[in-house]
Amino acid sequence: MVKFSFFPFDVDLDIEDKPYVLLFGRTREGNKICVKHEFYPYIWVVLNGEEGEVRNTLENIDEVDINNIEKHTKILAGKEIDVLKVTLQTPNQMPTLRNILEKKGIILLEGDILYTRRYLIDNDISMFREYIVEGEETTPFPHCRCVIVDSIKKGDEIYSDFSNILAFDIESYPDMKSQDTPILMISFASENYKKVITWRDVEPREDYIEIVDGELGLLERFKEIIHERNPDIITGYFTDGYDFPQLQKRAQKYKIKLDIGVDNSRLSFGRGRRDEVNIKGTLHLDVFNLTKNMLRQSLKTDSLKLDDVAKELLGEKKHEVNIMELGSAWDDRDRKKLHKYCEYNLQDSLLTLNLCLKLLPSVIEMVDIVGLSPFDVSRLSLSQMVEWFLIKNAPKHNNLVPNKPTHDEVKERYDKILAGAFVFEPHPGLYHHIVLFDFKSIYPTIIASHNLSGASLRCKCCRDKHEVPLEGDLWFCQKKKAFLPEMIEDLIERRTRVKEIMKEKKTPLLDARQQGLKLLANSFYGYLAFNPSRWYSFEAANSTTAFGRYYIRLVINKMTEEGFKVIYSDTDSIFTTVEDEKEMGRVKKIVDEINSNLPGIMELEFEGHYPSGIFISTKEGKGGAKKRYAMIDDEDHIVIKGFESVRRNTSKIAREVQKKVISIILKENNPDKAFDYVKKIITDIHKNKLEVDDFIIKTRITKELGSYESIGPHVEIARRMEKSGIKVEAGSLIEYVICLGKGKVRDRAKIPHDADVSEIDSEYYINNQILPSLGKIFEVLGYNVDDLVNEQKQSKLEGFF
DNA sequence: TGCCCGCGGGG
DNA sequence: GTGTACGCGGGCA
Repeated sequence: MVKFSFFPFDVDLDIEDKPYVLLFGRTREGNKICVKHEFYPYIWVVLNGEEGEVRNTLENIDEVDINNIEKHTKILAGKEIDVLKVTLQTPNQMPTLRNILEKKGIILLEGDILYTRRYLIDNDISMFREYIVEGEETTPFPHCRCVIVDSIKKGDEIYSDFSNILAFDIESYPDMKSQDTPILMISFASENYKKVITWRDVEPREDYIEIVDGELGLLERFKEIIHERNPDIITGYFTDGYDFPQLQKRAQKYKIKLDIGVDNSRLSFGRGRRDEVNIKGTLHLDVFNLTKNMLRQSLKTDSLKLDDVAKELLGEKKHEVNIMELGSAWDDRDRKKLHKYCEYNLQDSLLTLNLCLKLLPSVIEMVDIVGLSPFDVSRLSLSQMVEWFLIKNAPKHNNLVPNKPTHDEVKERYDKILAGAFVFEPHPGLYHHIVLFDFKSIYPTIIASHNLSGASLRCKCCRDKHEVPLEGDLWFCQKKKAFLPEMIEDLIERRTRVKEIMKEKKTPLLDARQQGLKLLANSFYGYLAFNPSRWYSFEAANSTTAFGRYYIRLVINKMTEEGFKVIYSDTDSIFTTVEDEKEMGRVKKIVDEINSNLPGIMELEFEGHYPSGIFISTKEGKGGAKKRYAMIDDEDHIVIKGFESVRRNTSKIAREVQKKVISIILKENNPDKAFDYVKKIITDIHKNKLEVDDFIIKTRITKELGSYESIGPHVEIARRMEKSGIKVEAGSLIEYVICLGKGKVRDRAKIPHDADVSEIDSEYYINNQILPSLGKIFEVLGYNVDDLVNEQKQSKLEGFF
């Protein structure tokens, strides 16, 4: 018998004579360990008819080994029901059991909750917390000990030694035409460790640089380093989608295995379209996922490129090198240039490591709140986090988890149109001295205080108590809190308690906790209205926005009464202008007054002051208006929201013009100049003053050329390339320009190399690439967009004469 | 109009 | 491994 304390960071399963859940973690002494815990999966069977009959049916199923059948009374959708808990001998018989029972028309519940997730919830295991284990040592894995659990108890500590995190980043031979080019270098960064391995000589050859023998040597050394360091956490940026898949491809080429699991198992890739890479016994966190899922709405930047995210969160940048030129430096064996790329490569790992360290407290807290492994939590969307938070808490409230809606049910839900938030936009335009307020957590507080949920809808006890500011026969129970609103209330209360503690002592972990609690609470409305939700309720979601519109109107009216000009308002935010900065004090006072009159925990928060900003009309779309504005803050940063994010399949010229226009308007405060700039660009385009390069559009081929049902310009070009003997694989990035001529866009697409500037279809680029993002901006500023177009006709003539 | 398809993040 | 992304916009059919 051994006794020790450890911090689990990942979970897996292993079916031997018995089914085991594996908890991978680090002991207090600093060794990696695998803790094996026996666990049996189960499912709930709804008792519609005679109990004995159902038991009889179950007992006569030969295909699976049922361990136990137990009767329970539970709550589903606010009502008590009788169910049988059916426990199986092994998780891999579950699909069989489900199939058999579904065919017999028996209703099952919680049959799709994964085995390891079920274990974590039922045993109340929070990864990254301390557990004290007593058990028996058993056959170890090649790279860590194994202990079979006798007893497991929660300790007081939290995982806090971050020296075992290893970040890495690869650089491949850059080539647009192929996704399958050699990996040239790999960098690693950990506390007190940095390394770059590559297979060409560099100068100066610093200590951290190691030259290996060819790409195969690089891959072998990569594996070696992983096993040597045996990290708790491997991290990188977009490693799910790029680095690991790329490593895998290259390894296949050399017919070697990427066997970096603690049991020397290979990487496992998520099936289907979803990219996720799992390493047995090591937690793989992709910082890109973390940013996308947990941080996106709190970031100023719309772009999630490593460079942009690092700038905002760390105040650090990537090294400025042109990555496309790595290819020629490599071919030329330019040792000094290659050294620059080594430094660049290392910097990416360092940035990623620092981002990971910065975000880890949020992961640690989210894992505790939601009850899943960090691997899952980091890859889950917010609505899934809400769902798992509810699933984790359902048993504590004797609630059963509702089944996912069927495909048809989801489809039906799409037909119901939710009334959106209140949007106030009297005058789009350019404004100065903008003050922004946010209604903090307006939806969660509404859902909690008005008890909005499917289970509390139209109860028998509160008929005729119509609180909802909506037409129709709609009410929610006012006597008994339903499960979902109770959970939101719980989150809000927990956050208040954390903030109380933080007044005494502020730590990164506590701050991450209150942020996580807020994030989750704020995602409940989206969850209620999300069609595939288990706890979906059209009525509850619709009532939430109804109350929201009611409260935000209250504030707008108050501001207007006080003589301020509300220029824009959407959902939970209010933009007003002030004469000058001296008026700020008065604004804040009024906000305080509003706050003192708001019910309960509702709160209006001061978000910031912006010297100038431009607001665009948003009336087009049917599903409700969206935020579209660009503002400049006191530190001269441009904040852009809701403009089409600039994508790869936009030409360089369209990208440049949009950026430049926003900058001239906000930084130089000179719309005239911006307008003239665009006019000049349009003239230049007509006069063929630009280069073909400026017009290139890039689109990726993602499958076999023959399997396209719809032939877009990129497919057309790719087919032409094939005909002329150039092989085009899935993954190729096709470059093309749209030229003058007859027919569809695709008929007029040309390979940039074969096109002359004079052939470029100016109209296409102006109307489809440049104007869509700019037209609205100028419209709003009172410029006549037709002038841009008229000007072009003139200059076209000038071009002729 | 509906549907197919690529984008994002990486090099 | 009890499963398998997501919401949007452009262009074709």
